[in-house]
Amino acid sequence: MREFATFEERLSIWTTDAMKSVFGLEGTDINLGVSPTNNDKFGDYQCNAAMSLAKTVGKAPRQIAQEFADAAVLPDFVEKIEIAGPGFINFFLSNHALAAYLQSLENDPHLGAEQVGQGKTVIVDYSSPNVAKPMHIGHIRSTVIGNAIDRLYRYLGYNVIADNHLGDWGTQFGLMMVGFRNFVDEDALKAAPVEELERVYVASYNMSKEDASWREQAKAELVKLQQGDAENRALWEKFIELSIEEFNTIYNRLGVKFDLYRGESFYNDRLPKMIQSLEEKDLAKESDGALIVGLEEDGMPICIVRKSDGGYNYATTDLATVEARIEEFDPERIIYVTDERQQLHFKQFFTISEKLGMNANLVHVWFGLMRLPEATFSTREGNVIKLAALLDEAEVRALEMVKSSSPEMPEEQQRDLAKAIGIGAIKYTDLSQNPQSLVTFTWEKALNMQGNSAPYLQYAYARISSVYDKFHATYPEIELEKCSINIEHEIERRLAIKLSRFPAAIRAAADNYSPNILAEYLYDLAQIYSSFYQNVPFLKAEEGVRESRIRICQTTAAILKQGLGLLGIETRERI
RNA sequence: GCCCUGAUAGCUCAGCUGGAUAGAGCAACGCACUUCUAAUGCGUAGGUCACAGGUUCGAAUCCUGUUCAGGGCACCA
Repeated sequence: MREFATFEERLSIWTTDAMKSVFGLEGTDINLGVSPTNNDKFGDYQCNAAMSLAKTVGKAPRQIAQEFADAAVLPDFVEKIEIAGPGFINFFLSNHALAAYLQSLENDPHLGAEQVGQGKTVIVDYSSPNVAKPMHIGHIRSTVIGNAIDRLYRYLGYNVIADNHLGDWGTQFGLMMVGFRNFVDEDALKAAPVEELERVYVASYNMSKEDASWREQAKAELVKLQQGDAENRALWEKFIELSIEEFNTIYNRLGVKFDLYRGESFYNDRLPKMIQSLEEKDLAKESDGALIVGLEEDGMPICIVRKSDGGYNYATTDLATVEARIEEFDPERIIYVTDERQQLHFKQFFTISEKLGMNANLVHVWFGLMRLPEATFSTREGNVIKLAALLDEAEVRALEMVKSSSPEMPEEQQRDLAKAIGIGAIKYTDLSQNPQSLVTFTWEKALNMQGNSAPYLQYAYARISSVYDKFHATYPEIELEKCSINIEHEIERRLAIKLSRFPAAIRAAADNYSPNILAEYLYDLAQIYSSFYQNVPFLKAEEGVRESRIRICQTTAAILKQGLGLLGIETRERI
């Protein structure tokens, strides 16, 4: 077993083996492992197998539990076991083993998280905004959730390729071309490029609704672009360049980095070949002039892969993208992070890619749409909130808070801190709820800085840093590494148990693509720590106890910092 | 019409592959700063887990039906 295996892992292996040997079980699919208890009066971990085994073994659950307890030789890290209720077997870890585990974590750069991703490549496809449209608050979920998944997988040792699959191709570019040539305001374009591009697009779109010749023109320009006309090509490249530049300022503020910016257009050359493969495998057929893939037997509606005008759809692009990614990167998994509206699309193209025999493990991580309290927001309604405006507002509010609580801090530091807090607050709001739940946007919630929020966690971290520095200033001669950790106080123990569960939280968050599991873990941890902080002395504790507690503080700080970092939230030593 | 989601405290939300008394935050009320950072802590109050059945030793969790809400379903992505 690896050096830093968690108690849950070790105990589960042990109970599984012990159950099998005591009751002579072979290949059963009943879970014989343990899970964390939800109440510490029931110990630290519980095994529920006795109830599940009643029928198989042919004995009463209590009796099974008792026989197990009598026969088993406990592992050294278990202090005692108890049988309770209908047949729960409760395990109490020894304080000594807990302390030893905490000490061992300090030597592990991954704080106990197993490097399960070694040698595996994962592509995470997220954010993916459309060119020539400003990012609004609806884009924050894909960006922030996708980025957390990206960071989590990297932490677990995966070779992660973060790919921003920009919407840089499609029929809208015909309208963009004509609109741009007729309506663009060069000054406005300099001041706010993407906003101006959007204005141009909307104006052109409106013209097209009334004017048939306008539509014809747009279509002609689109065809020219697709055929590689130099002038249109240059203009199109300009749209992309301006857009990426502006997206990057947002990504920089959010601390989001991509390895690739490959838009849909990157795969254009592969589309005819993809259609050919579909036809060769007899998957596609003509229908009303379009080429479709029938998915009736899979319980899904048909999927159009080539329009009757000869153009391709995004299903085709996505298939070609998978093919290209497999060829170039041979990924173990490709994770797509998009909103819930695309569920059917992904199911369809995942199914088709399987039928094509593409060897890829494709995962669609979807999240609930963001809406406003009064209605779903949309460009047409004119009720969009720009992402940049949200970030600005968060930093302004955070700065007010910093100025009032730390007036003596140099202004530059106040600003830096306000950024970390404001951006952290916004990210945490999104990351702390289940991605799949519907999200109603309110300023109040997005910028929440009290209670269950990023600033609460950042505050807890800063308090620890402060304590730690004071300790060193007061006792410069003491070498903490040489002092042992001893767990005595009840709340110390609660904290230690929580700290030991960090690897499980990381794994659960990554396996379920749910950063909120990690967020909740960190919040619980910070709550326990805050209670610890308020209720027991450490700098003022007697020698020995003092050093032990400072070391526990150190580990707590390391986990808070690392955990928040995995959510893309920064910490500061002073708040 | 068909398909996919969801419904948990006044409000916003957790609740992992079924486990013991369903948890937080906000709002409300009370207490604690000459003290290691009060962006905090401690406490009180707040629930028919939408509704009705079913499976199970055990259901907020799984299954079926109903109601309500959101989304999707042929040339947008």
